Amino acid sequence: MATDNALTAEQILSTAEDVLRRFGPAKATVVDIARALGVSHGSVYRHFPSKAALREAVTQRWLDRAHDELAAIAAEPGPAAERLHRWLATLFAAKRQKALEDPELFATYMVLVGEVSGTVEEHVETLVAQIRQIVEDGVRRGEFRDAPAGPVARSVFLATAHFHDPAHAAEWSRPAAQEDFEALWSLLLEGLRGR
Amino acid sequence: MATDNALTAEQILSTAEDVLRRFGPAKATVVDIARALGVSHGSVYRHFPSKAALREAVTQRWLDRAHDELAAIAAEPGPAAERLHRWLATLFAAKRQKALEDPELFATYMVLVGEVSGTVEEHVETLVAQIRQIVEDGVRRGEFRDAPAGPVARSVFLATAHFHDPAHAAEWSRPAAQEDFEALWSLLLEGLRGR
DNA sequence: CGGATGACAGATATTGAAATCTGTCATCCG
DNA sequence: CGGATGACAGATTTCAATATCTGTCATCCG
Repeated sequence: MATDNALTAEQILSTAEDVLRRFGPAKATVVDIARALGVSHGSVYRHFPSKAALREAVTQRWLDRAHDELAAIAAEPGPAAERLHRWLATLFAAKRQKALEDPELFATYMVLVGEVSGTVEEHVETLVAQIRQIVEDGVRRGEFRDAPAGPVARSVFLATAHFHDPAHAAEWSRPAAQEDFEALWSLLLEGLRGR
Repeated sequence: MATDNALTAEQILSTAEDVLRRFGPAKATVVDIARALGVSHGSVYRHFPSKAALREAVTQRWLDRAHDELAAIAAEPGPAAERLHRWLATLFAAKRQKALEDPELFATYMVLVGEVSGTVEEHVETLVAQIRQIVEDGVRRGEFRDAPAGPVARSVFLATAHFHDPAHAAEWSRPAAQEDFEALWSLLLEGLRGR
């Protein structure tokens, strides 16, 4: 059937990711992506209304993939303190690994992320909701003091920005980064527990 | 006496600041600064070994000026919790005001600050030392639990990066920024007090 | 003699013409 | 008929020639 060779949005996204990885955000063109797919660039525009929309979709996909491991941790049973610590450490480790193992690709995504503030805000909300879930578990279990979980979750996210916001990526390779993270975690944990 | 018209480093710095404000970091040249001073650009090089050094000195001066109000708060007597809150709020307010009232000048300083990581690190150390001073007072007064003041101070600084690091300046104009700050402060205060 | 000058070489930035890219659409193909 | 194509116009980027800037230094001036 003809649909065997049908061009799908998914194929385009996957190839776009390859091309971005290879050429970088400044050089990757729609024509490059179409060439890599063996189609004309007009066909790409059948699936995405603009280059910007395509780049946004690539970013979305990337963020989605990066965050599903975290959702699993948030949904686990068990002590909230340990879970929140692991959740934050996993987030930090994932970001740091991406930033250090392939700095060019990471820079590519930093550029893309800078272009789509709306998409990023959604993802921040998703992440904060996961923290909130763990915090609420903690309160229910009596591990944490009873405080409004929404603002507390947001505060935890903001307080740890140094360890997950790409703007601070340059600091992640410092040897003391892990120590700094643990010290901050101790302070936050005390704050969550309260008196 | 001849020294009435003597060209001083201070005059150059002050004029350099004007020229940077007027032309922006990309366009301000040494020749522009010399012209504004009414001297040849060679004379500027008698006081600063390079354009980079001159820009660094301007940045240093700017950071110094921005931070002396904070040193006063750190040195005050009185309750540590209130003092630390005021110190952080003052830092946030000063940054936010600069960012909002004159975005171009702020962008200029963001560029300069990005050029001189060493200078910035020194200033971060100065600021952390001020936090540490307040934290130590708090422990001495029995307001805060007894924890290593160095790491705690650094944690407080990192945790509040969202409200003082220029990388987050775009978020400072959000109406919820003040709320976010107070929520984070509550969490940190609980963490400092401990059980 | 201490300090300012401006000509100069090499590095960096600007500019505008040419090349390429984005996004559209009339046309074609299975 | 649904989907792919590639020619096209206007926007954007590249590139090389040109202009400007940085940093040095022999010279000058009070």
